[in-house]
Amino acid sequence: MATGRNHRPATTRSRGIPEATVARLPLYLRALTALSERSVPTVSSEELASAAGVNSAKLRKDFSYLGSYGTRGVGYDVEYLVYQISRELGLTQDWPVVIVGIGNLGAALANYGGFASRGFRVAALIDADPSLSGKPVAGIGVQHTDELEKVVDDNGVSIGVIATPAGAAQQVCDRLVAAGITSILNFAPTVLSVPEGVDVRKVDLSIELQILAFHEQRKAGEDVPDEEDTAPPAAPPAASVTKRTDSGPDGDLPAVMPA
Amino acid sequence: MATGRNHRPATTRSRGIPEATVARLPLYLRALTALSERSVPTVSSEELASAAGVNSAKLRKDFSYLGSYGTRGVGYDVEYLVYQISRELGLTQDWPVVIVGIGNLGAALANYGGFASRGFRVAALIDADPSLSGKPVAGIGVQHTDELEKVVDDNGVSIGVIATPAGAAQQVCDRLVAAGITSILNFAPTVLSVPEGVDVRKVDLSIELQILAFHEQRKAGEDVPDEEDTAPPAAPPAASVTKRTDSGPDGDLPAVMPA
DNA sequence: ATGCCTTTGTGAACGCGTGCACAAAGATGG
DNA sequence: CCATCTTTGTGCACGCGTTCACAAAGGCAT
Ligand SMILES: NC(=O)c1ccc[n+]([C@@H]2O[C@H](COP(=O)([O-])OP(=O)(O)OC[C@H]3O[C@@H](n4cnc5c(N)ncnc54)[C@H](O)[C@@H]3O)[C@@H](O)[C@H]2O)c1
Ligand SMILES: NC(=O)c1ccc[n+]([C@@H]2O[C@H](COP(=O)([O-])OP(=O)(O)OC[C@H]3O[C@@H](n4cnc5c(N)ncnc54)[C@H](O)[C@@H]3O)[C@@H](O)[C@H]2O)c1
Repeated sequence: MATGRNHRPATTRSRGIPEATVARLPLYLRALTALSERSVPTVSSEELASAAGVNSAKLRKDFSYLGSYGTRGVGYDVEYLVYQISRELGLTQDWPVVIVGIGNLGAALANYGGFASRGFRVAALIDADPSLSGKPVAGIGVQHTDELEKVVDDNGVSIGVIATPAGAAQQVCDRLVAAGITSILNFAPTVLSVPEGVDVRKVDLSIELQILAFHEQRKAGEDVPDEEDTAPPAAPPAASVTKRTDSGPDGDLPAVMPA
Repeated sequence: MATGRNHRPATTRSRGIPEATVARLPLYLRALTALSERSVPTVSSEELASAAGVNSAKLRKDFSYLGSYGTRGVGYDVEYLVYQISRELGLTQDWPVVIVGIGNLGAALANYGGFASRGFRVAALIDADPSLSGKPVAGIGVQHTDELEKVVDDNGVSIGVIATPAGAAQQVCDRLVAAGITSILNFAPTVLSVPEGVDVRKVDLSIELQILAFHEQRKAGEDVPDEEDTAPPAAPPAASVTKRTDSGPDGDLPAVMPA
């Protein structure tokens, strides 16, 4: 996470923008960009918050960490705010990105135009499959894994995207880090271990679906009497690992706490 | 919610699993599944936490919301815990899912095998492009948007995935909701508005990259004593709306031009 | 200028999530 | 059966993030 660099027990406010705020800045930026394209000169916190899907008080507090860029009684200057947020996010420069693992997902990412328009440039596509080498994907030739270090070094890449199978992710990660990458976006369903100083963010679609399923189940079971303790499959602690062979025809149990 | 005293409420407890905990359950489940495949009978909170990439105290507290499924001095029974978490997440049943927008990303999702193995089944692929209709993607024929309502109804689908361009997302969302969908996973970079009772989770790759860029910039600027204010572009409040005249064919525009 | 009206910026209260630290529970060995 | 050792389950304190509510700031009309 954040590199705890505050040796000042007192106030941690200097450049300390809360992580939660940082995560919302891209949201505001997107909404502001849309307004900018419609040549809207100013917006109130209320309007912008609505467009970004957040609470206006939260938005104002978020902006307060960046400085006082608004005008009371009027709102915020769209263009100016777009610049300030872009600068804060480091988007006034282009970030070369390397994508490793050009399969279904990697190819989709390579073809995605939303990156370039937001300050990211696909510097190279890397894959271990020799039959892919040289093949153009999204107008860029796929390069073999052997080239990884060279590509990172030549282009000064600091952000890497991993879209390989889970089994290869850690290995790829290690090579990326060794090559000088300090930020990784991981799509493989694995926990990556990296040295301090390297940021990792993960995107796991299965997890998202599972979270949705949890709430979905809860909605469905809302009217079900939640007092029963339907016989679970195998017994709990006793070391007699009676593995569940099946949970019977009806796998519908109203999860409830044991008495 | 009814977050009563956590003493002995016997009534308001099973429903009160913290959202943060729910988000980690899939992580534990993944790690446990791997252990299960290696026929490991039990794990300690320390081992499992390490495998899941979290703190052991956090893991224990998370599990405590589900009940007391561990054995002191020993650890947790892997098989049993897999079942308990699966049940809690609602994965003891299969969830049919419909994917709308079979472009680069949608096709990649359709081809992804990680869904089926986690309790999700792609019930249908929907796209507005007539030329795609009938075309098989991942072994499933793409169906036209007209079929959406029928597909959702026939298969009892309650989870929908949106992978259309941003401009069509809200419209698609509305149709999904009208058709009976109550959980949506949105990949389009837009804020969706839905009626109460419908859950929306979003995955925005650009936002992830932007967050990485923020930290990356901070790392790079760590040694730069310079404070800030590197000659901003336009002046602040005064509405000197220097509208962008350029901006190529593509919609989105990158950062604002500095001085 | 002056007063009114709108909207920002933020102090303060609150709630959630995290991590520590330890007593209790249970296994294990003698 | 008792002692010891391991590991869980959780009370507690702390810090972050969210939200409320309002004084202050600034535009604008008169
Ligand atoms: N496809 C999806 O929609 C989707 C969804 C969620 C998660 N994921 C995850 O994303 C990852 C990629 O998924 P996919 O569907 O694109 O898989 P894929 O099999 O289509 O592609 C994987 C690619 O990685 C390459 N590769 C394998 N080992 C490599 C290595 N050591 N170095 C470089 N390249 C290597 C392979 O040659 C292949 O081209 C997987 O971990 C998957 O679990 C994918
Ligand atoms: N490709 C990526 O890696 C990537 C990454 C991040 C975000 N996204 C987002 O995901 C979405 C899809 O991206 P993509 O690259 O697959 O785009 P794409 O253009 O390749 O595919 C979009 C598909 O949606 C279909 N479509 C359009 N309007 C529709 C409607 N009203 N109903 C049903 N289908 C409709 C189109 O026919 C097309 O097949 C976009 O919003 C994009 O911003 C994509």
